[in-house]
Amino acid sequence: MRMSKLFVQTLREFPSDAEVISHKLLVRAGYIRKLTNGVYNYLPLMWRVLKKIENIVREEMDNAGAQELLMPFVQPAELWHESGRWDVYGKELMRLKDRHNREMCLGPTHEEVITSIGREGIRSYKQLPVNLYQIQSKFRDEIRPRFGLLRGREFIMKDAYSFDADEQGLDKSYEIMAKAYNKIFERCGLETKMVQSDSGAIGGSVSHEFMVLVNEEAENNAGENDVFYCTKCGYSANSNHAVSILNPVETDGKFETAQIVDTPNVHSIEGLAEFLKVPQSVICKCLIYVIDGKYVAALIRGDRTVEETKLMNAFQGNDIRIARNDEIDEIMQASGFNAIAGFIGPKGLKNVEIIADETVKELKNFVIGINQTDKHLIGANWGIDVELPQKTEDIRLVEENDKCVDCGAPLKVTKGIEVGNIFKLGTKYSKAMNATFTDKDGQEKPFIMGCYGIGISRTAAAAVERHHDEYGIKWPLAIAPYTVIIVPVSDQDETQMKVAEDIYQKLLDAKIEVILDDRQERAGVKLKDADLIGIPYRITVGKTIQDNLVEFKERATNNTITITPEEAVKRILAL
RNA sequence: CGGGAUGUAGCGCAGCUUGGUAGCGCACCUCGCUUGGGACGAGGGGGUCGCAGGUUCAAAUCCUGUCAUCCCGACCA
Repeated sequence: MRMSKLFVQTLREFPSDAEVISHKLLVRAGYIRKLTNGVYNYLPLMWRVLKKIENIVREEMDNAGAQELLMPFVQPAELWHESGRWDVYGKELMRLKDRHNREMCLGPTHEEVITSIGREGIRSYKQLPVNLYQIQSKFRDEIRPRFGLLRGREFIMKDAYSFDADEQGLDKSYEIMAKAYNKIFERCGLETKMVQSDSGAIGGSVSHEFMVLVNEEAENNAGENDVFYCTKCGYSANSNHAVSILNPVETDGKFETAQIVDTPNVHSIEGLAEFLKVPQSVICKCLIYVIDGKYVAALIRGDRTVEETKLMNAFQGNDIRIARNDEIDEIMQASGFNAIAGFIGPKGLKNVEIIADETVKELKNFVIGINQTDKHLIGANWGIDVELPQKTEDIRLVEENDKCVDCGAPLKVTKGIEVGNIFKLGTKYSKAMNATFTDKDGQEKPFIMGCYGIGISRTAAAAVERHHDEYGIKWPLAIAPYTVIIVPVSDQDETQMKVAEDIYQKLLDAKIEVILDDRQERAGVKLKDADLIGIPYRITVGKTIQDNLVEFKERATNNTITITPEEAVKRILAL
């Protein structure tokens, strides 16, 4: 490709609306342009990168025995009613009506459609297992799209779905996908960690996420997930799913008798601990949440944080948020109290479900709110002063240095970008949508299903997050838009141009993806652009061509060597 | 949806406080000059100042409304 003809506009400055480095660089280097909030044009360079990733995904999926197909982007509401998700998916599902007023939606994922395909096409266990996948644009009307390609509303995704006759079959399909995923990301030049995760709105039981770990030092951390991991045994999990063994702390408030004390204006745990001169760990915190419109009081030890996903899952909820002050007022009224937030306790609450984190069980002589503003109960004990809630579960957020449940070593935390995700769905969709096959014994059984996603466009952005420097992108070779760029320093020097053209022709003949920067620009512009765009190899033809020498630069390391044009061509061909 | 901010040329911004005929840098076009790290000179094109009302002799500037975008929280590939 001749640079003078390539459709790309690099910018001298970073766009002002970009926050993370991948977004800044992809816009500045001319890969993407925003069309509207969370929706981007993939310009020619970007499209080449995406196709590279897609092809790696295709090869590995095909090797793993999956078959590619393509499902519609627009889906009928009926299927979503069958699965029950029309009512629970929420506002991310972009709903629309056709001219006959029939309800449709833009596909955010394709479990419903694939299940309908499976139930029509698979009649016998003899056809199983089956794994079908597609690569396609998805649309999720995200509450807050941001970070460019890392969280768009429209994005490109590979989604695969497996059908098996039994659990063992699913385990095997799942295992095969996990292996394929590791290979895919490795080939894309991305180191990933497979971590346990919550299965969220898609449903099912077991799930893992593939995280690209990003270092904490980065000025704007694009990693939206906290990953806890054990350096000793390899345990790793998303914070929404991670579990731990707590380090011992003081859980006895040492108050000899239970009594109500004045705690004027002290409505934070920190303030309360300071005021009463006790550690936060002897206070029982009570937080009011709204889960699917119902009130829930969550009790947890004062020094710990509630993990909202765990809490929501404890009630099989779809939506969770902390209660507003007016909602707390409403609860207080209904229960015959009038306390404000900060003094709430579980005792005597009406129309509120109460759940306790496991951490509160061991509390003795502790401090707790009793629904009286500016007062707390100290020296409280379960069963005497306050009833221990029936429902106790692990609803806490793990913290760094908590101990690993598998081996006891301290856990570490890091940020991660989720580029892939695999789920064991089980029979959630096949049962709901009556998708069955006939098993060996002649029985009709629902498919045991799995689903497996890879964010193609997000993977590209994650690669930029991991591979860049102050000058621009450093694409891993396997997903770079072009392999090599030839830069003649002066377009007025006939020898330079002739050699550059010659190298270009040789590489073209060898089917190498090559750019010749034939623009009438000064050297500085061409060299800056080459670095910014991030082509893995650069051959610079300058004055030293008099001695039959060119500069050969590897962008990944920024190492340069001076060699003959013939040698440069040879090195590229040897890649 | 809650909290904060911003909308002026393709990109980055000034002008607004104190109303008076819309500016700067980059990019773009022409000519010259220049060619190893985003040169220089001369000339040129491009904007209903987000949109709609209002105040005023006069609005980018003041007022009201509205839309959009960005940042912080809940979502997720």
